[in-house]
Formats: sequence, structure tokens, C-alpha cells
Amino acid sequence: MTVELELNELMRVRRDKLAELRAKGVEPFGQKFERTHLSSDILDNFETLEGQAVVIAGRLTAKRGHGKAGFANLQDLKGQIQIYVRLDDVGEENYEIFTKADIGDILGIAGTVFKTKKGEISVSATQVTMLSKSLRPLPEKWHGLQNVELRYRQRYVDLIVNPEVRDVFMTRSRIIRAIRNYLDSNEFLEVETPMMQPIPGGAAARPFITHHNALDIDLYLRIAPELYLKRLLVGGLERVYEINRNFRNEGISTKHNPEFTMLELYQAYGDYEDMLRLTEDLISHTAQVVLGTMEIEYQGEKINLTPPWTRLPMLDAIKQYAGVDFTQITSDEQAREAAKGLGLKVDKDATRGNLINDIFEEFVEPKLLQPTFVIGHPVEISPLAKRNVQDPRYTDRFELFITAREMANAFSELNDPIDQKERFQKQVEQRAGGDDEAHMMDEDYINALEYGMPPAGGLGIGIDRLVMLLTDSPSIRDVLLFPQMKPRD
RNA sequence: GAGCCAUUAGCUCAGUCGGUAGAGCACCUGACUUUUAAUCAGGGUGUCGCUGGUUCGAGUCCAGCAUGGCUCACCA
Repeated sequence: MTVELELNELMRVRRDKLAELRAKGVEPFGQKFERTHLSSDILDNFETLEGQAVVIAGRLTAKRGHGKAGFANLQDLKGQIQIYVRLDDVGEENYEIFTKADIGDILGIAGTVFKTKKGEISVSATQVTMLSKSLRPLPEKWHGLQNVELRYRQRYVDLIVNPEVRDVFMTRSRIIRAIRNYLDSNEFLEVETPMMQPIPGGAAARPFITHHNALDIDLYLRIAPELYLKRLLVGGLERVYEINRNFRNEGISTKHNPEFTMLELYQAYGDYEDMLRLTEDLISHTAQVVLGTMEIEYQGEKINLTPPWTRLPMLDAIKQYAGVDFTQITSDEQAREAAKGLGLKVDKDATRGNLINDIFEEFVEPKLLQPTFVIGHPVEISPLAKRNVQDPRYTDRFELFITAREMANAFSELNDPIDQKERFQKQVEQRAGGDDEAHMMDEDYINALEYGMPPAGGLGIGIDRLVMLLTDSPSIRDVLLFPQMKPRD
């Protein structure tokens, strides 16, 4: 970033102070600094620390001068603590560092723990060290940084002045750690598979394209790790998971970011019902570990994550919420009539399976606030899922909805290479017909299946959406440190 | 991609009917050795998002553009 040629007065004043410090032989950008305590250590253990010498460091967030003494607040990883600096205690040179210090500067303070007569636990300084001079003014102490665009573009400022933002990202970290701990203790192996793929598979989505110069080939940023993880089942790894980024070249919204984090896991010799129980257990357990409760509130709505969760066959859901009984509808033609009757825009070669999905999304999805497993998706929209034994028009699959959002997707994995190849073929035809989100043919994946993949259950959970739910965040941008933004200028 | 809304000082925001640009915090000068949204006295620091248009005169009215937010579309 280029330095602005014209500095405003606030920035000029800070640069002047920087120069004055240097002129007095004080280096404004300091070195390694040994702390003995964090703010919370002192606040939580005042009784034992009172009168003891401590060394703390942090950012100056407020300053209250009183002539030849002054108070200030110092913010570190764990919060804030008040410091008290007296000319008589620290001497002329150190006191000048304190008086010259601006809000935003990073200071090191050696001092003694005490409590003021108003009862605030504080550190009375014996030595003040300038560790980093701040050259830009921080937003106002009372309102913080409200401008949403600036909060996302300059997250570092947001994190300094809005403490609740830091809490969200600490919670995010704990959620992911809880998930890893759960899976690790259930014999799942964490693996990493390619982000750059010659054939992007495992989901219906438009990919990002990039180019490898030395190989002179186009590569795609992955839209899902699925096909690679299942190759590992073929290889005998039996229980694998990956928590990592997917990339989809689609619109940006409060629920979508071009790169987002997914958990995918596969369990050999299991099926979608195992995945259902695992999902229920994993998410409720994570809420309990991280939040200490399974009864949460999302944007004013009470959500109860206590198992068991509702299981709702997809056709029952449609009958209940849209009033259409698809057990009586057997042809694509009949399905198109039914969808039209509901006021949906219907493509002239839409299949029965596609329309079941359309009707579901329109009439059922918005109603599913409490955790609900929707079970039994049409095979047309599930090209990687195993068919149901009783009725091969459907798959052994579920999606989990909470707060009307898809949180998880799971199925019994299709391990018949001949059926899989035919389904890819259908996708390729749809692709040729203009559907650029349809799957491409992945010959090597078929090759892997031909060696034999154990029957397996597979599961995907959108981590960002789960974090939104558990941190009561209305936008995905609130749970991503650096959400995608259009560059300025 | 479409609709609606927003954009004024470093930050949070006012700005009436079109008539010389405002407040609080922050900042600067001075006072003050237990304050805490410290206090007291003084000081306004600005490309009113950008470009055009209407007008004697535009922060204000009109058009276009940019960025952002929300909703919808697409999707997880």
C-alpha cells in the first residue's frame, strides 16, 4: 500500500512525536519484551499478586492524565488492565514516554500490583517502555468501529476496538478444535487432499480456474474434496476426515463466501444412518463443549440442539408443507403439472427428481428452524449417493437443516463403478446441455471404484454456517476473518 | 445479475425550505499526583464517495458511476 502524500493533522502529530522520541534516543519500535503476566492473570489473582512486581505489555486504549501522574488502560490478548504512572515513581525520561504516548501505542509496563481507592485492580508503573508507536488514530472508544465495510476491510482495526469480534473468532477456533478432538477420539484420520484439481468434482458448482505454468495445464480450485477422500477409502484408510477450504465461483451473500470451510468425513462399512447419528452427536456435543449448553438462541429464535432431532422423509415433508403427494406422481409430466400448480417456474424437461427438490426448497426449507434431518433425496440430484434398496428412484441420503439453512449433507456412498459411470455420463450430458454446474467425467475416480471401495457413509458439514449458528452471527462475513471484498479503486 | 438503502472531520453521527460546514469522542495548547466515557479553560482539523447536469447559488434537486449493506436470483 502506498503512503498517502498528504497526512492529516492527526497522523502528522504522531509522526512528530515519533521523531521527538528518536531525537531523545528512545527507539519507538522496540524489541522482544518479556512479560510475566497477562491482564487476566492479575485481575483473577489479585489477592496473591497484590504488592508483587509484574511486567505486562499491550496496546494503550485509554489515557487519563493528571498533571504529574496519569492512568491508562492497556489491552492484551486476555482483556484490559489499568496502569498508573507517576512522575515520582518512573522518573523524567520514562514519564515523558508516557505523556507522549498516544492511544493505540503498544507499551511495556513493569510495575507493582495494587488496587486504587475506587477499587480498581491496577499496575503502578516503575518502568515504561515504548514497544511500538502507532501512527494512525483508532476509532472512537465508545462506539467502536461501526462501519461494516471498514470492519471487514481492516479487520485488524475491528479486532482492536470491538472485543466481541475477538470472542467470535476465539469461539470459532474452539468449535473446530472440539470437532477435531471428537473425530480423533473416534479413530478418524485427518488428511489433506488436493486444493488444485485437474477435474473438479464432488459437488455441483462452478469452479475457479487457474494455470500451472511449468506443466502448462489448467487446474481448478477444488469445489469439494469428496472424490479424493473416497479414493482413500479404496486405499484402505477406512475412516478419514478433512477440515479445509472449498472454492466456488458463485455469488457472494450473507450465507456465501467464495472460499469457505467444510468438514468432510468418510466411514468405511457404515451408511447414512451412521452419519445421521454421528452428525447429531458431533454438533450437540460441540455446542455442549464450547457453549456449555445445547439450548441456544439464533437471531432471537430459540434453537434446541438436544438429541434426538426430527427425522423427516423428503416426500412426507413436501406432502405436509406443499400439499402434494409424490407417491401418487410417477412421471416427469405429472410432476411438471404439480409444480406448475404450486406456482413454480418449470423447465420443460425438468425431471420428477429435480422438481421434488425444487418444491422442497421453495416450500419446506424455510420452515425448518429446529434441527431436522430430511431423508431420501431423488437420485437425479444425488449423483454420488447409493440408491435405496426398496426404491431405486431415491438415495440413502439426508440433509440437516437448522434455522432454515443446510448445515450438513450425508449419504451412503455409491461404490458401484458401473452405476457411478452411468451417472457421470448423465451429468456430462447435462453439462453439454448448458448446465455448467454438472459434474465432469472423472475416469480415475471410476478406476479407483473398480478396484473396490468398501460400502461407506460420508458426511459434509459447513463449518462457517455451524460457527454462525453457535456464535449467533447473522452474516458469514462475521465468522470469516477476511471475507472476500471487491478491491477499492 | 435485479431492486431498495447508505456514503458528511480520524471515529460515531446531525445537517430544516437549495443560501458561508456542525456536535460528541479523538487530537492540539494550558491546569491538575488514585482517575476510569476523568475534570476544567481555550482551539475545528473537511475533495460533504466520484463525474456531469439544473440553478444566481448544490452536502441538499436530477442523471450516471464506484463501494458497501439488506432482499431476491445462484448456491453450501
